[in-house]
Amino acid sequence: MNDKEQLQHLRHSAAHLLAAAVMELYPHTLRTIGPAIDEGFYYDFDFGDVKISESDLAKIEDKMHELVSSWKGFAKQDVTEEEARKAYADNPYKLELIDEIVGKGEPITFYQSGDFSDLCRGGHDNNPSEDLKYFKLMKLAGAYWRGDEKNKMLTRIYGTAFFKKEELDNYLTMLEEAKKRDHRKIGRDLDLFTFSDLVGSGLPLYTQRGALIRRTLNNYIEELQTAEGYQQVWTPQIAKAELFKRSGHYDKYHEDMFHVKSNYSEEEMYLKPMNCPQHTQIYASKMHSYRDLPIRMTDFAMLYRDERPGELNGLGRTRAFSQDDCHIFCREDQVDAEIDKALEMTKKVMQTLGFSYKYRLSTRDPQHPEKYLGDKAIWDKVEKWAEEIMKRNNIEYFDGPGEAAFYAPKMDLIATDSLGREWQLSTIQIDYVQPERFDLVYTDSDGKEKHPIMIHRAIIGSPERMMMILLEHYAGNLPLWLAPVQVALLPITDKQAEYAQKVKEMLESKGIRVELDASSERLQAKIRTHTLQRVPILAIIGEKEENEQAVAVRTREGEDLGKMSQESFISFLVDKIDTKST
RNA sequence: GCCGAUGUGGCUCAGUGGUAGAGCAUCUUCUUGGUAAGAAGAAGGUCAUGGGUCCGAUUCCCAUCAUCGGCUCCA
Repeated sequence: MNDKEQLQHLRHSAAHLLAAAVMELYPHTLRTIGPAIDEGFYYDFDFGDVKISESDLAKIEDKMHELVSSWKGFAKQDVTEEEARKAYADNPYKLELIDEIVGKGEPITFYQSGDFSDLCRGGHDNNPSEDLKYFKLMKLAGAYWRGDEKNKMLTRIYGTAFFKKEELDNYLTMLEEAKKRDHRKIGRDLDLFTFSDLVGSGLPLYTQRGALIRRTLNNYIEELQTAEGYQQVWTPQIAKAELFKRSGHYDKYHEDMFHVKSNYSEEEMYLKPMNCPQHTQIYASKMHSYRDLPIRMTDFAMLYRDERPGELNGLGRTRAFSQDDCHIFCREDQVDAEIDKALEMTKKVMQTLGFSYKYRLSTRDPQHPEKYLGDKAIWDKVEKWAEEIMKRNNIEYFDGPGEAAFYAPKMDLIATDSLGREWQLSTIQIDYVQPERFDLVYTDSDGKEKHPIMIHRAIIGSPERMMMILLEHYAGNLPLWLAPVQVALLPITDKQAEYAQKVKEMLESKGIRVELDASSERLQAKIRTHTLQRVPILAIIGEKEENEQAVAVRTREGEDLGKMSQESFISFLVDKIDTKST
């Protein structure tokens, strides 16, 4: 058994302990399931009429510590279906689980430790009274029985457990660190974006600085795409329902689309939730020869999705956002080369942004074939094709059954940030469905009309969401090329005001984003202010610097880079910005 | 949408059934100081919004809006 399994067993045992404590304190509770998860464990309870609040967690935790001293191990009990049903006669949740186990023809087992026994398939720590000391109940949450929103909402208690005190402390410290890095806090502190009750939920307002970061990310992607022969297009924010009916999005998502009503016509309009259908209409606007392909369209337009209120979260999930969305219309024989190029571009961007990553091959859900449009044989072919492409490019990937889009399988890039959290960023999709539904064609060399293939491709996904991820990844310390203010000029007294102004203009003429702090604060205070504002480079200007036509350079990390002449300061900055180094 | 919590000056947070306070930020004045907070003063709030109970509500109750933690969803 490896370390990971051992930890899972410990946490699963902790879930049993939690249930035992809850049953002691609230005997009428109906207990359901309690698995180990990546970060710890949880147990779902139906507390009936009893109201539990976060303040009760301490009490439950104390009870767990009390009970565990008598837990010397877990005893497995094989029981008959009848015995199991009798034990849980008043618990419909457990009875449902028993039905399922019986249905699958698996043996029914209970595991007992101390006085507490629970229906369980096993996987426990052998000596809880010794091993299970370092746990903590984290939070209370609602969760649907069996994860289905049609079912009753249960009360879930989350906790975590480790073998060593040090590991628990490290985990809690990491959570603290993540909280400090919360992009919503950084966004406020650094004046990047805000929300207004009057504007509405999930509708971020970007300030000058936030808008600049957003634009800088887009410009970077645009630069790479232009070099690869992409053409930038622009399409309206609204379109008729017919467009989305034709694409299939209407059937699937119209409840999540904003309805727009004309005062003068009966047309049913929607704000666009994605760009693909509009791009098909640009393609369809004229005849295409096989020689014209590939046609690569890119569009940074705003998209609107009517997310359910409880799902909104800072910049992570909004109702107004954009995507670095591209659609490549090409022939079958061009798909491999186009995807190779897209993968290459993606790799470059991820390196620049400092993410490690792996890929997920997102395929159909074998249980629900009805969720997907198009010919099954084509799906089989494309899923296999996507897999071959990844293998050919030596890309590490894992399978994601059920993660495909309704019209195509996806090659999704999953990035890992500096706190070890994973984010789905890039995606590449080989789509046969949309070109057929929109009847897009080109004339091939044999004179016959054929459907092109539509490759959907995004690199950073959404610049707004990327801003969130980068802010947390770098704890607000964005690399120089992305920082909204790149250099703060700090004159020591106002005797240097004139010279500082001259330096400012010089830097600005090179396109560098500079802020001059001409306040009457002392140098220490100025350094503190701009360091907290995460300005990457601080340039101190005193009498000595002025005399030498130089600046004294210090980073926000506190590193002293010494005195630089104006010329060497500029080339130092320009070099760092051009290479996008961190 | 569902379960739970929260909403007090720009920010972080105290506090109260008898119409509110601190620190930081802001402004003014003094200070001209060499690598993470110089000093003093001033200004700033219909205590989220709308109802209700009460002689009286920021405080208690209800609704709405918004935010947070989850669940569900994610083209």
